[in-house]
Amino acid sequence: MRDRNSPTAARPATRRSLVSVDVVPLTPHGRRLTTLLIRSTDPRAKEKWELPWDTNRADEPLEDAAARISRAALGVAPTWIEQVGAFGDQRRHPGGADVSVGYMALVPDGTPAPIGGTAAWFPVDELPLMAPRQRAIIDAALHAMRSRLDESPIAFRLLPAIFTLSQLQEIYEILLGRRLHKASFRRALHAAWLVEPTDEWRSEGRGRPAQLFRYAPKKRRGGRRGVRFEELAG
Amino acid sequence: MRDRNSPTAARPATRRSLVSVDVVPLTPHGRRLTTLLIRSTDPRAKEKWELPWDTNRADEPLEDAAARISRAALGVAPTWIEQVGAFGDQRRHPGGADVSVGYMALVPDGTPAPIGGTAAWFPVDELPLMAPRQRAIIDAALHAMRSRLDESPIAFRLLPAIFTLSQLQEIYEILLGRRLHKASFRRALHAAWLVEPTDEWRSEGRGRPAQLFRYAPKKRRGGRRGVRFEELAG
DNA sequence: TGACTTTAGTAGCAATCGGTGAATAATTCG
DNA sequence: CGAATTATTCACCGATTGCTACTAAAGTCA
Repeated sequence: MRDRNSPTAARPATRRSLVSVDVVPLTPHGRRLTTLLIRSTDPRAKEKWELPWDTNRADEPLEDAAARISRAALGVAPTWIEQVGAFGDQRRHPGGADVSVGYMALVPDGTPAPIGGTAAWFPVDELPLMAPRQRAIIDAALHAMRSRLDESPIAFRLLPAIFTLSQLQEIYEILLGRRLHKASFRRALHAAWLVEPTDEWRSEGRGRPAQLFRYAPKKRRGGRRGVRFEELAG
Repeated sequence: MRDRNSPTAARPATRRSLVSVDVVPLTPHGRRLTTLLIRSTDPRAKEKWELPWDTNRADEPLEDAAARISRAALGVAPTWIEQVGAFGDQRRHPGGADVSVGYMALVPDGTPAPIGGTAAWFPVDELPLMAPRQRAIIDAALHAMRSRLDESPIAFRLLPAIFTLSQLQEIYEILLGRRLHKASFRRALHAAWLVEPTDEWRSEGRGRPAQLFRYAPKKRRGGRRGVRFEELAG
Protein backbone atom coordinates (compact mmCIF):
# COMPACT_ATOMS: atom_id res chain seq x y z
CA MET A 1 0.00 0.00 0.00
CA ARG A 2 2.72 2.37 0.96
CA ASP A 3 6.25 2.85 -0.15
CA ARG A 4 8.55 3.10 2.81
CA ASN A 5 11.18 0.47 3.26
CA SER A 6 13.75 2.74 4.79
CA PRO A 7 13.51 4.52 8.11
CA THR A 8 12.04 7.95 8.40
CA ALA A 9 15.33 9.77 7.94
CA ALA A 10 15.91 8.46 4.43
CA ARG A 11 12.55 8.20 2.80
CA PRO A 12 12.46 7.34 -0.90
CA ALA A 13 11.78 10.21 -3.25
CA THR A 14 8.16 11.24 -2.85
CA ARG A 15 6.12 13.63 -4.88
CA ARG A 16 5.87 16.99 -3.21
CA SER A 17 2.90 19.25 -3.76
CA LEU A 18 2.34 22.93 -4.08
CA VAL A 19 0.22 23.84 -1.08
CA SER A 20 -1.54 27.15 -0.70
CA VAL A 21 -3.25 28.66 2.29
CA ASP A 22 -6.32 30.65 1.24
CA VAL A 23 -8.06 32.99 3.62
CA VAL A 24 -11.68 34.11 3.57
CA PRO A 25 -11.72 37.41 5.49
CA LEU A 26 -15.22 38.05 6.80
CA THR A 27 -16.61 41.17 8.37
CA PRO A 28 -20.04 42.66 8.91
CA HIS A 29 -20.39 45.83 6.90
CA GLY A 30 -23.57 47.75 7.37
CA ARG A 31 -26.02 44.93 7.76
CA ARG A 32 -24.33 42.63 5.27
CA LEU A 33 -21.61 40.04 5.55
CA THR A 34 -18.70 40.89 3.31
CA THR A 35 -15.44 39.26 2.29
CA LEU A 36 -12.21 40.87 1.18
CA LEU A 37 -11.02 40.09 -2.34
CA ILE A 38 -7.78 41.17 -3.94
CA ARG A 39 -7.38 42.25 -7.53
CA SER A 40 -5.48 39.67 -9.49
CA THR A 41 -1.87 40.61 -10.22
CA ASP A 42 -1.92 38.58 -13.38
CA PRO A 43 -3.37 40.78 -16.14
CA ARG A 44 -4.10 37.68 -18.21
CA ALA A 45 -6.07 35.98 -15.48
CA LYS A 46 -9.61 35.08 -16.41
CA GLU A 47 -10.88 36.10 -12.98
CA LYS A 48 -10.04 39.58 -11.81
CA TRP A 49 -10.50 38.98 -8.09
CA GLU A 50 -9.15 36.37 -5.72
CA LEU A 51 -8.94 35.53 -2.06
CA PRO A 52 -5.78 36.46 -0.18
CA TRP A 53 -3.49 33.45 -0.35
CA ASP A 54 0.10 32.34 -0.26
CA THR A 55 2.10 29.16 -0.26
CA ASN A 56 3.00 27.84 3.14
CA ARG A 57 6.56 28.33 4.29
CA ALA A 58 8.98 25.79 5.62
CA ASP A 59 8.05 24.62 9.10
CA GLU A 60 5.32 27.22 9.36
CA PRO A 61 2.14 25.78 10.86
CA LEU A 62 -0.84 26.22 8.58
CA GLU A 63 -2.67 28.33 11.09
CA ASP A 64 0.30 30.66 11.45
CA ALA A 65 0.36 31.03 7.68
CA ALA A 66 -3.33 31.90 7.72
CA ALA A 67 -2.69 34.54 10.37
CA ARG A 68 0.22 35.98 8.42
CA ILE A 69 -1.76 36.15 5.18
CA SER A 70 -4.69 37.72 6.99
CA ARG A 71 -2.54 40.42 8.54
CA ALA A 72 -0.93 41.17 5.21
CA ALA A 73 -4.29 41.59 3.51
CA LEU A 74 -6.14 43.37 6.29
CA GLY A 75 -3.44 45.35 8.04
CA VAL A 76 -4.64 43.99 11.37
CA ALA A 77 -4.82 40.57 12.99
CA PRO A 78 -8.17 38.81 12.75
CA THR A 79 -9.99 38.16 16.01
CA TRP A 80 -10.98 34.65 14.96
CA ILE A 81 -9.32 32.18 12.64
CA GLU A 82 -10.57 28.72 11.89
CA GLN A 83 -9.88 26.15 9.25
CA VAL A 84 -12.63 25.19 6.85
CA GLY A 85 -10.98 22.29 5.07
CA ALA A 86 -8.51 21.21 2.41
CA PHE A 87 -9.34 21.47 -1.26
CA GLY A 88 -7.44 19.32 -3.68
CA ASP A 89 -9.29 18.38 -6.82
CA GLN A 90 -9.40 19.46 -10.42
CA ARG A 91 -10.95 22.82 -9.65
CA ARG A 92 -8.58 25.58 -10.60
CA HIS A 93 -6.70 27.70 -8.09
CA PRO A 94 -5.32 31.09 -9.15
CA GLY A 95 -1.82 30.03 -8.15
CA GLY A 96 -2.13 26.55 -9.56
CA ALA A 97 -1.80 24.98 -6.11
CA ASP A 98 -2.26 21.24 -5.94
CA VAL A 99 -3.81 21.49 -2.50
CA SER A 100 -5.38 24.56 -0.92
CA VAL A 101 -6.20 24.83 2.76
CA GLY A 102 -9.02 27.25 3.44
CA TYR A 103 -9.39 29.41 6.52
CA MET A 104 -12.03 31.84 7.65
CA ALA A 105 -10.66 35.00 9.26
CA LEU A 106 -13.08 37.27 11.08
CA VAL A 107 -12.52 40.91 11.84
CA PRO A 108 -14.86 43.38 13.54
CA ASP A 109 -16.74 45.98 11.59
CA GLY A 110 -14.86 49.20 11.08
CA THR A 111 -11.68 47.60 9.87
CA PRO A 112 -10.03 50.29 7.74
CA ALA A 113 -10.86 50.09 4.07
CA PRO A 114 -8.10 48.44 2.03
CA ILE A 115 -5.63 50.78 0.42
CA GLY A 116 -6.12 51.81 -3.17
CA GLY A 117 -8.08 49.70 -5.58
CA THR A 118 -6.05 46.54 -5.04
CA ALA A 119 -8.61 45.10 -2.66
CA ALA A 120 -12.29 45.54 -1.92
CA TRP A 121 -15.03 44.20 0.33
CA PHE A 122 -17.75 42.25 -1.49
CA PRO A 123 -21.06 41.18 0.00
CA VAL A 124 -20.93 37.40 0.14
CA ASP A 125 -24.07 37.13 -1.94
CA GLU A 126 -22.71 39.36 -4.70
CA LEU A 127 -19.34 37.88 -5.49
CA PRO A 128 -17.56 38.48 -8.77
CA LEU A 129 -16.36 35.67 -10.99
CA MET A 130 -13.61 33.77 -9.22
CA ALA A 131 -11.44 30.71 -9.71
CA PRO A 132 -13.65 27.69 -8.96
CA ARG A 133 -11.60 26.42 -6.09
CA GLN A 134 -11.61 29.73 -4.27
CA ARG A 135 -15.32 30.02 -4.89
CA ALA A 136 -15.73 26.62 -3.21
CA ILE A 137 -13.58 27.76 -0.29
CA ILE A 138 -15.85 30.74 0.30
CA ASP A 139 -18.94 28.55 0.25
CA ALA A 140 -17.31 26.16 2.68
CA ALA A 141 -16.24 29.02 4.94
CA LEU A 142 -19.77 30.35 5.14
CA HIS A 143 -21.20 26.94 5.85
CA ALA A 144 -18.58 26.16 8.49
CA MET A 145 -18.95 29.56 10.14
CA ARG A 146 -22.71 29.19 10.40
CA SER A 147 -22.64 25.65 11.68
CA ARG A 148 -20.00 26.45 14.31
CA LEU A 149 -21.70 29.60 15.49
CA ASP A 150 -23.24 27.63 18.34
CA GLU A 151 -20.04 26.08 19.60
CA SER A 152 -17.45 28.78 19.08
CA PRO A 153 -17.54 32.34 20.39
CA ILE A 154 -17.29 33.59 16.83
CA ALA A 155 -19.93 36.28 17.17
CA PHE A 156 -18.38 37.70 20.32
CA ARG A 157 -15.06 38.21 18.57
CA LEU A 158 -16.78 40.67 16.27
CA LEU A 159 -17.79 42.92 19.13
CA PRO A 160 -15.93 45.00 21.69
CA ALA A 161 -15.52 43.51 25.17
CA ILE A 162 -18.62 45.39 26.29
CA PHE A 163 -21.67 45.40 24.06
CA THR A 164 -25.45 45.65 24.02
CA LEU A 165 -27.71 42.70 23.36
CA SER A 166 -29.05 44.43 20.28
CA GLN A 167 -25.54 44.61 18.90
CA LEU A 168 -25.04 40.94 19.62
CA GLN A 169 -28.30 40.00 17.97
CA GLU A 170 -27.45 42.05 14.91
CA ILE A 171 -24.14 40.21 14.57
CA TYR A 172 -25.92 36.89 14.71
CA GLU A 173 -28.39 38.06 12.11
CA ILE A 174 -25.67 39.19 9.76
CA LEU A 175 -23.67 36.02 10.17
CA LEU A 176 -26.69 33.77 9.76
CA GLY A 177 -28.18 35.83 6.98
CA ARG A 178 -31.67 35.89 8.50
CA ARG A 179 -33.67 37.79 11.09
CA LEU A 180 -34.15 36.53 14.62
CA HIS A 181 -36.94 37.26 17.06
CA LYS A 182 -35.77 39.49 19.86
CA ALA A 183 -37.50 37.81 22.77
CA SER A 184 -36.49 34.31 21.68
CA PHE A 185 -32.91 35.36 21.12
CA ARG A 186 -32.59 36.83 24.59
CA ARG A 187 -34.31 33.94 26.29
CA ALA A 188 -31.95 31.44 24.67
CA LEU A 189 -28.97 33.64 25.44
CA HIS A 190 -29.79 33.96 29.10
CA ALA A 191 -30.56 30.26 29.39
CA ALA A 192 -27.09 29.56 28.05
CA TRP A 193 -25.37 31.68 30.71
CA LEU A 194 -23.06 33.22 28.16
CA VAL A 195 -23.17 36.88 29.12
CA GLU A 196 -23.30 38.85 32.32
CA PRO A 197 -24.60 42.38 32.72
CA THR A 198 -22.32 45.24 33.64
CA ASP A 199 -23.61 48.25 35.55
CA GLU A 200 -23.09 50.47 32.54
CA TRP A 201 -25.71 51.71 30.13
CA ARG A 202 -25.28 53.22 26.72
CA SER A 203 -27.49 55.82 25.14
CA GLU A 204 -27.20 55.47 21.39
CA GLY A 205 -28.98 58.53 20.10
CA ARG A 206 -32.73 58.24 20.47
CA GLY A 207 -34.57 55.56 22.32
CA ARG A 208 -34.13 53.92 25.67
CA PRO A 209 -30.51 53.31 26.71
CA ALA A 210 -29.32 49.71 26.51
CA GLN A 211 -27.57 47.84 29.25
CA LEU A 212 -24.05 46.70 28.45
CA PHE A 213 -23.01 43.08 28.78
CA ARG A 214 -19.75 41.20 28.66
CA TYR A 215 -19.01 37.72 27.40
CA ALA A 216 -18.65 35.53 30.47
CA PRO A 217 -19.58 31.91 29.77
CA LYS A 218 -20.37 29.82 32.83
CA LYS A 219 -20.21 26.08 33.10
CA ARG A 220 -23.59 24.50 32.69
CA ARG A 221 -25.13 21.16 33.35
CA GLY A 222 -24.46 18.95 30.36
CA GLY A 223 -27.99 18.88 29.03
CA ARG A 224 -27.53 15.96 26.68
CA ARG A 225 -30.31 15.65 24.18
CA GLY A 226 -31.66 12.99 21.92
CA VAL A 227 -30.81 12.84 18.27
CA ARG A 228 -31.71 15.45 15.75
CA PHE A 229 -32.25 14.69 12.08
CA GLU A 230 -32.39 18.34 11.17
CA GLU A 231 -30.90 18.65 7.72
CA LEU A 232 -31.24 15.08 6.58
CA ALA A 233 -34.14 15.71 4.24
CA GLY A 234 -33.85 14.80 0.59
CA MET B 1 2.28 39.83 0.04
CA ARG B 2 2.68 37.29 -2.65
CA ASP B 3 5.38 36.47 -5.09
CA ARG B 4 4.03 36.14 -8.55
CA ASN B 5 5.26 38.52 -11.19
CA SER B 6 5.07 36.07 -14.02
CA PRO B 7 1.96 34.46 -15.45
CA THR B 8 0.70 31.18 -14.14
CA ALA B 9 2.66 29.08 -16.59
CA ALA B 10 6.06 30.20 -15.33
CA ARG B 11 5.75 30.66 -11.60
CA PRO B 12 8.92 31.36 -9.65
CA ALA B 13 10.34 28.49 -7.65
CA THR B 14 8.02 27.86 -4.70
CA ARG B 15 8.51 25.57 -1.78
CA ARG B 16 6.67 22.33 -2.29
CA SER B 17 5.42 20.30 0.62
CA LEU B 18 5.10 16.65 1.44
CA VAL B 19 1.37 16.07 1.71
CA SER B 20 -0.13 12.93 3.17
CA VAL B 21 -3.70 11.70 3.14
CA ASP B 22 -4.55 9.92 6.39
CA VAL B 23 -7.67 7.83 6.73
CA VAL B 24 -9.59 7.00 9.91
CA PRO B 25 -11.50 3.81 9.11
CA LEU B 26 -14.47 3.50 11.43
CA THR B 27 -16.77 0.58 11.95
CA PRO B 28 -19.12 -0.60 14.68
CA HIS B 29 -17.84 -3.80 16.18
CA GLY B 30 -20.03 -5.45 18.74
CA ARG B 31 -21.42 -2.42 20.50
CA ARG B 32 -18.24 -0.37 20.21
CA LEU B 33 -16.88 1.99 17.63
CA THR B 34 -13.52 0.82 16.35
CA THR B 35 -10.86 2.14 14.03
CA LEU B 36 -8.36 0.23 11.92
CA LEU B 37 -4.69 0.75 12.71
CA ILE B 38 -1.74 -0.66 10.84
CA ARG B 39 1.44 -1.91 12.42
CA SER B 40 4.29 0.41 11.72
CA THR B 41 6.70 -0.81 9.04
CA ASP B 42 9.54 1.09 10.64
CA PRO B 43 10.99 -1.11 13.41
CA ARG B 44 12.61 1.94 14.97
CA ALA B 45 9.37 3.91 15.16
CA LYS B 46 8.41 5.02 18.61
CA GLU B 47 4.77 4.25 17.97
CA LYS B 48 3.91 0.77 16.81
CA TRP B 49 0.57 1.57 15.23
CA GLU B 50 -0.54 4.15 12.71
CA LEU B 51 -3.48 5.14 10.58
CA PRO B 52 -3.52 4.03 6.95
CA TRP B 53 -1.96 6.83 4.95
CA ASP B 54 -0.08 7.65 1.79
CA THR B 55 1.22 10.63 -0.07
CA ASN B 56 -1.11 12.04 -2.68
CA ARG B 57 -0.29 11.31 -6.27
CA ALA B 58 0.03 13.71 -9.16
CA ASP B 59 -3.34 15.10 -10.23
CA GLU B 60 -5.16 12.75 -7.91
CA PRO B 61 -7.98 14.51 -6.06
CA LEU B 62 -7.61 14.21 -2.31
CA GLU B 63 -10.87 12.35 -1.96
CA ASP B 64 -9.82 9.82 -4.57
CA ALA B 65 -6.62 9.27 -2.64
CA ALA B 66 -8.64 8.71 0.53
CA ALA B 67 -10.77 6.14 -1.27
CA ARG B 68 -7.72 4.40 -2.66
CA ILE B 69 -6.00 4.25 0.72
CA SER B 70 -9.18 2.99 2.34
CA ARG B 71 -9.60 0.20 -0.17
CA ALA B 72 -5.99 -0.81 0.24
CA ALA B 73 -6.31 -1.03 4.00
CA LEU B 74 -9.79 -2.53 4.21
CA GLY B 75 -10.03 -4.65 1.10
CA VAL B 76 -13.38 -3.05 0.32
CA ALA B 77 -14.57 0.43 -0.55
CA PRO B 78 -15.97 2.44 2.36
CA THR B 79 -19.64 3.36 2.18
CA TRP B 80 -18.98 6.89 3.40
CA ILE B 81 -15.94 9.12 3.08
CA GLU B 82 -15.69 12.64 4.37
CA GLN B 83 -12.85 15.03 5.02
CA VAL B 84 -12.16 16.11 8.57
CA GLY B 85 -9.54 18.78 7.95
CA ALA B 86 -5.91 19.54 7.19
CA PHE B 87 -3.24 19.19 9.83
CA GLY B 88 -0.01 21.06 9.38
CA ASP B 89 1.78 22.00 12.55
CA GLN B 90 4.71 20.78 14.58
CA ARG B 91 2.96 17.61 15.67
CA ARG B 92 4.78 14.64 14.26
CA HIS B 93 3.45 12.49 11.45
CA PRO B 94 4.80 8.94 10.98
CA GLY B 95 5.85 9.76 7.45
CA GLY B 96 7.16 13.17 8.27
CA ALA B 97 4.52 14.85 6.12
CA ASP B 98 4.42 18.64 6.23
CA VAL B 99 0.68 18.67 5.77
CA SER B 100 -1.73 15.81 6.43
CA VAL B 101 -5.31 15.77 5.22
CA GLY B 102 -7.55 13.62 7.38
CA TYR B 103 -10.55 11.62 6.19
CA MET B 104 -13.06 9.47 7.96
CA ALA B 105 -13.98 6.27 6.12
CA LEU B 106 -16.96 4.30 7.34
CA VAL B 107 -17.60 0.65 6.64
CA PRO B 108 -20.45 -1.54 7.87
CA ASP B 109 -19.96 -4.05 10.61
CA GLY B 110 -18.81 -7.44 9.46
CA THR B 111 -16.01 -6.16 7.27
CA PRO B 112 -13.55 -9.06 7.11
CA ALA B 113 -10.79 -8.92 9.70
CA PRO B 114 -7.53 -7.60 8.31
CA ILE B 115 -5.05 -10.21 7.16
CA GLY B 116 -2.34 -11.35 9.51
CA GLY B 117 -1.16 -9.22 12.35
CA THR B 118 -0.34 -6.19 10.19
CA ALA B 119 -3.57 -4.44 11.06
CA ALA B 120 -6.14 -4.54 13.83
CA TRP B 121 -9.35 -2.90 14.93
CA PHE B 122 -9.06 -0.82 18.11
CA PRO B 123 -11.96 0.60 20.11
CA VAL B 124 -11.70 4.35 19.73
CA ASP B 125 -11.53 4.80 23.48
CA GLU B 126 -8.66 2.35 23.87
CA LEU B 127 -6.13 3.49 21.33
CA PRO B 128 -2.45 2.61 21.56
CA LEU B 129 0.27 5.23 21.57
CA MET B 130 0.35 6.97 18.21
CA ALA B 131 2.13 9.81 16.47
CA PRO B 132 0.59 13.03 17.83
CA ARG B 133 -0.71 14.25 14.52
CA GLN B 134 -2.53 11.03 13.74
CA ARG B 135 -3.93 11.03 17.23
CA ALA B 136 -5.32 14.52 16.53
CA ILE B 137 -6.77 13.33 13.23
CA ILE B 138 -8.68 10.56 15.00
CA ASP B 139 -10.07 13.00 17.56
CA ALA B 140 -11.11 15.35 14.78
CA ALA B 141 -12.70 12.51 12.82
CA LEU B 142 -14.81 11.46 15.79
CA HIS B 143 -15.90 15.01 16.47
CA ALA B 144 -16.72 15.69 12.82
CA MET B 145 -18.59 12.41 12.46
CA ARG B 146 -20.74 13.10 15.49
CA SER B 147 -21.51 16.66 14.59
CA ARG B 148 -22.46 15.75 11.02
CA LEU B 149 -24.60 12.82 12.00
CA ASP B 150 -27.68 15.01 11.73
CA GLU B 151 -26.97 16.35 8.28
CA SER B 152 -25.40 13.42 6.48
CA PRO B 153 -26.84 9.93 6.04
CA ILE B 154 -23.77 8.52 7.75
CA ALA B 155 -25.63 6.08 9.96
CA PHE B 156 -27.62 4.66 7.06
CA ARG B 157 -24.45 3.81 5.19
CA LEU B 158 -23.55 1.41 7.98
CA LEU B 159 -26.71 -0.63 7.45
CA PRO B 160 -28.09 -2.77 4.64
CA ALA B 161 -30.71 -1.19 2.42
CA ILE B 162 -33.42 -2.76 4.57
CA PHE B 163 -33.10 -2.59 8.33
CA THR B 164 -35.03 -2.55 11.58
CA LEU B 165 -35.42 0.55 13.68
CA SER B 166 -33.61 -1.16 16.53
CA GLN B 167 -30.63 -1.68 14.27
CA LEU B 168 -30.70 1.95 13.27
CA GLN B 169 -30.89 3.10 16.85
CA GLU B 170 -28.00 0.87 17.83
CA ILE B 171 -25.87 2.40 15.09
CA TYR B 172 -26.66 5.88 16.37
CA GLU B 173 -25.81 4.82 19.89
CA ILE B 174 -22.48 3.36 18.85
CA LEU B 175 -21.56 6.38 16.77
CA LEU B 176 -22.59 8.86 19.45
CA GLY B 177 -21.14 6.81 22.27
CA ARG B 178 -24.25 7.14 24.43
CA ARG B 179 -27.63 5.50 24.89
CA LEU B 180 -30.79 6.92 23.36
CA HIS B 181 -34.36 6.57 24.50
CA LYS B 182 -36.36 4.29 22.22
CA ALA B 183 -39.64 6.17 22.08
CA SER B 184 -37.97 9.55 21.62
CA PHE B 185 -35.68 8.21 18.93
CA ARG B 186 -38.54 6.82 16.92
CA ARG B 187 -40.69 9.88 17.32
CA ALA B 188 -37.91 12.14 16.05
CA LEU B 189 -37.17 9.74 13.22
CA HIS B 190 -40.74 9.62 12.02
CA ALA B 191 -41.11 13.38 12.33
CA ALA B 192 -38.11 13.76 10.04
CA TRP B 193 -39.66 11.59 7.30
CA LEU B 194 -36.39 9.79 6.75
CA VAL B 195 -37.55 6.19 6.54
CA GLU B 196 -40.49 4.36 5.07
CA PRO B 197 -41.77 0.94 6.15
CA THR B 198 -41.59 -2.07 3.89
CA ASP B 199 -44.09 -4.89 4.19
CA GLU B 200 -41.42 -7.25 5.40
CA TRP B 201 -40.78 -8.36 8.97
CA ARG B 202 -37.78 -10.00 10.48
CA SER B 203 -37.78 -12.48 13.30
CA GLU B 204 -34.39 -12.25 15.01
CA GLY B 205 -34.51 -15.26 17.32
CA ARG B 206 -36.53 -14.48 20.40
CA GLY B 207 -38.91 -11.60 20.82
CA ARG B 208 -41.48 -9.97 18.60
CA PRO B 209 -40.49 -9.68 14.91
CA ALA B 210 -39.46 -6.20 13.81
CA GLN B 211 -40.75 -4.39 10.77
CA LEU B 212 -38.17 -3.56 8.15
CA PHE B 213 -37.63 -0.03 6.88
CA ARG B 214 -35.71 1.58 4.10
CA TYR B 215 -33.99 4.96 3.93
CA ALA B 216 -36.28 7.22 1.91
CA PRO B 217 -35.88 10.87 2.87
CA LYS B 218 -38.73 13.13 1.84
CA LYS B 219 -38.61 16.84 1.33
CA ARG B 220 -39.84 18.74 4.34
CA ARG B 221 -40.89 22.26 5.12
CA GLY B 222 -37.78 24.22 6.04
CA GLY B 223 -38.58 24.68 9.69
CA ARG B 224 -36.15 27.51 10.41
CA ARG B 225 -35.33 27.86 14.06
CA GLY B 226 -33.82 30.46 16.30
CA VAL B 227 -30.25 30.38 17.49
CA ARG B 228 -28.77 27.68 19.65
CA PHE B 229 -25.90 28.30 22.01
CA GLU B 230 -25.50 24.63 22.74
CA GLU B 231 -21.83 24.03 23.31
CA LEU B 232 -20.73 27.53 24.05
CA ALA B 233 -20.31 27.02 27.78
CA GLY B 234 -16.96 27.69 29.39
C1' DT C 1 -50.59 -25.83 27.19
C1' DG C 2 -49.44 -21.99 29.84
C1' DA C 3 -46.33 -19.04 32.60
C1' DC C 4 -42.24 -16.48 31.84
C1' DT C 5 -38.79 -14.03 29.07
C1' DT C 6 -37.49 -11.17 25.34
C1' DT C 7 -37.81 -7.77 21.85
C1' DA C 8 -40.91 -4.42 19.16
C1' DG C 9 -43.84 -0.67 19.01
C1' DT C 10 -47.04 3.04 21.10
C1' DA C 11 -49.76 6.00 24.27
C1' DG C 12 -49.87 9.53 27.13
C1' DC C 13 -48.29 12.72 30.63
C1' DA C 14 -45.43 16.47 32.51
C1' DA C 15 -42.06 19.62 31.62
C1' DT C 16 -39.75 22.49 28.81
C1' DC C 17 -38.83 24.89 24.63
C1' DG C 18 -39.61 28.24 21.27
C1' DG C 19 -42.25 31.57 18.23
C1' DT C 20 -45.12 35.39 18.59
C1' DG C 21 -47.51 39.72 19.76
C1' DA C 22 -47.99 42.96 22.96
C1' DA C 23 -47.14 45.57 27.20
C1' DT C 24 -43.99 48.48 29.63
C1' DA C 25 -39.71 51.44 30.22
C1' DA C 26 -36.57 55.11 29.14
C1' DT C 27 -34.89 58.19 26.16
C1' DT C 28 -34.69 62.02 22.10
C1' DC C 29 -37.02 65.15 19.07
C1' DG C 30 -40.14 68.83 17.84
C1' DC D 1 -45.91 67.68 26.62
C1' DG D 2 -46.75 64.17 22.87
C1' DA D 3 -44.88 61.40 19.22
C1' DA D 4 -41.23 58.54 17.80
C1' DT D 5 -37.69 55.36 18.84
C1' DT D 6 -35.24 51.76 21.03
C1' DA D 7 -34.84 48.42 25.03
C1' DT D 8 -36.64 44.90 27.94
C1' DT D 9 -39.89 41.81 29.61
C1' DC D 10 -44.38 39.22 29.92
C1' DA D 11 -47.63 36.02 28.74
C1' DC D 12 -49.87 32.85 25.64
C1' DC D 13 -49.78 28.52 23.47
C1' DG D 14 -48.54 25.09 20.26
C1' DA D 15 -44.52 22.03 19.44
C1' DT D 16 -40.92 19.26 21.24
C1' DT D 17 -38.86 16.09 24.53
C1' DG D 18 -37.87 12.85 28.35
C1' DC D 19 -39.95 9.35 30.62
C1' DT D 20 -42.97 5.57 32.39
C1' DA D 21 -45.89 2.36 31.36
C1' DC D 22 -48.53 -0.29 28.51
C1' DT D 23 -49.67 -3.58 24.59
C1' DA D 24 -48.03 -6.98 20.88
C1' DA D 25 -45.73 -10.95 19.14
C1' DA D 26 -42.59 -13.96 19.22
C1' DG D 27 -39.44 -17.89 21.81
C1' DT D 28 -38.37 -20.92 26.08
C1' DC D 29 -39.25 -24.27 29.16
C1' DA D 30 -41.60 -26.98 32.55
